Formats: sequence, C-alpha cells, structure tokens
Amino acid sequence: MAELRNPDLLPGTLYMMILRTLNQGPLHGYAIAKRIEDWSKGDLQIEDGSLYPALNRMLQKGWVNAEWGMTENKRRARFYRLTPAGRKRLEAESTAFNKMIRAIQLVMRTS
Amino acid sequence: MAELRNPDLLPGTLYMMILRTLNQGPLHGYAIAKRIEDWSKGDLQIEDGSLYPALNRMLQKGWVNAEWGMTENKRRARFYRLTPAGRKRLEAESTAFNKMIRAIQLVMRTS
DNA sequence: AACTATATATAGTCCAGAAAGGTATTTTGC
DNA sequence: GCAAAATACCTTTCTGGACTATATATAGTT
Repeated sequence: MAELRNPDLLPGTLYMMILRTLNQGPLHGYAIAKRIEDWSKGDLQIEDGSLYPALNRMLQKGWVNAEWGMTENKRRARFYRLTPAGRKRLEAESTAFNKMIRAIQLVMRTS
Repeated sequence: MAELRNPDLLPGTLYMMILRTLNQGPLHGYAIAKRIEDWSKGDLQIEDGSLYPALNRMLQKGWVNAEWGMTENKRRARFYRLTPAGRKRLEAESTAFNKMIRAIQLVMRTS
C-alpha cells in the first residue's frame, strides 16, 4: 500500500489564513501560528518550516511588512502587519476560496 | 504588484474528485474531466496535463485500474474503475477534507 | 543544571498542478 | 469535399509550496 502523504494543511490556504490573522492587527510569526492552531482548536498545525518561508514570500509580494520589536514576554520578535495590498489579497483569496469550496462540494455531493 | 496565481483547483483535491466520479461506475479520462466541470457548473476546469498524470499515479497507488474500450461514439478510450482500495481512499479523503474545511472556516470566521 | 516554551531562520527534498507540446479519430459546418 | 471543432489520449518540463531537519538563542521553570 502506498504511503499516505499527510499534509497538515490544505495546500494553497496558508497565505489566506496568515492574512486573516493579521487582519486583527500586527502579530509576530510564532503568534500567527499559535493563533491559527488555537482558532482551529488544534486541527491545523503550522510547521515553522512552512510559516517563515511563507512570511518571507509575502514580504516580497508586498502583502505584509515587518519590523522587529518585543513581545509581552520581553523576547525579540518580528511583527508583521498587513499592507493595503495584503488586505485586498485577503479579500480576493477568501472569495476565491469560498467559491472553490462550493464547487468542490457540488462535485462531492452530486448524485 | 506581484502576479496573482490563479489555480484551477484547490491543490490536494483532484484525487478526491476523480475518485468521486468513479464511485458511480467506470469512466474514461475525458469523461471524468467533463463530469467534474459539469457538476461544478463550469467552475472547476481540469487540465489534461493535470488529469492524466494524476490518473497514472492513482493506477500506481492501486486506487483504480484501467482497461481500453470503446465509448458510445465509437472512440477508443481508457476506462478507469475504482478498486476496493480506491473506495476506501475516497472515504478517507472526503472525511479528512471535510474536517480540514471546517477547521479553515473556523479560522476564517473567528472574530 | 536541565528542560520546556518561546522565537526565528535556512537548506534540502518532494510532489502535485500547470504549461506546452504532440498524436489521432470523428463529427459538424460550409 | 474540406476545414474546423470536438473527442480522446499522452508526455516532458517547470515551478512553487509544504514538509523535514537542523541550527541558534533566551526566558522561565523544576
């Protein structure tokens, strides 16, 4: 029997969820991951080997910007903030996602 | 402004949808694609450069088997049929998918 | 002193999906 | 009769995203 790939995430949804968490206000990377895990009641695990590269790509795309600061616990951390382009992108991605899900559910439910 | 990637599919859902269409009975590749496009009211487009490689991977994984035959239109075509393993896989994938979607929606909807 | 949690980063790997090219036959339109 | 569209398949190549593994560092706890 072939091995089951077991992705933690549905590929293509990480940007959207990161953008979503940042829509509340700036966060550092670790907190983004925690928040997604938290909000999903632990069902979604964000590997840091997925998170940080994604954040860097998002910086390059101009969806977020970043500055170093301190957490409540007095640790240095990099805080990411949505740009206007990022906010637009969040809109676009969630609209597209919802449409996609509805289409998939049509396929899966059609008898 | 960075280019928008515009995927036809949500990555990771193609196997599941193919398996779903075959759950009704054997189909050839072209018909699988047509059926998915049809059921999704045209929202999902299956590129044949995605479809045929996917079908071959599914053959290797033992989820489907295939034999050559004739369509209603008297064209030669390769008909794919779900194996028991494929049926199990369909179950597993759709359960996991539904769970994943619920988790993502929690993240996207949480205020 | 050791361990856990917090915090970031990168190098390397793997795989699915898309793009782009090709073959061949049947039906439809002019 | 001929061109075009639709039907049907296949393969090679590219790319990007997610995962693994590894590394660094500090704060707080035991």
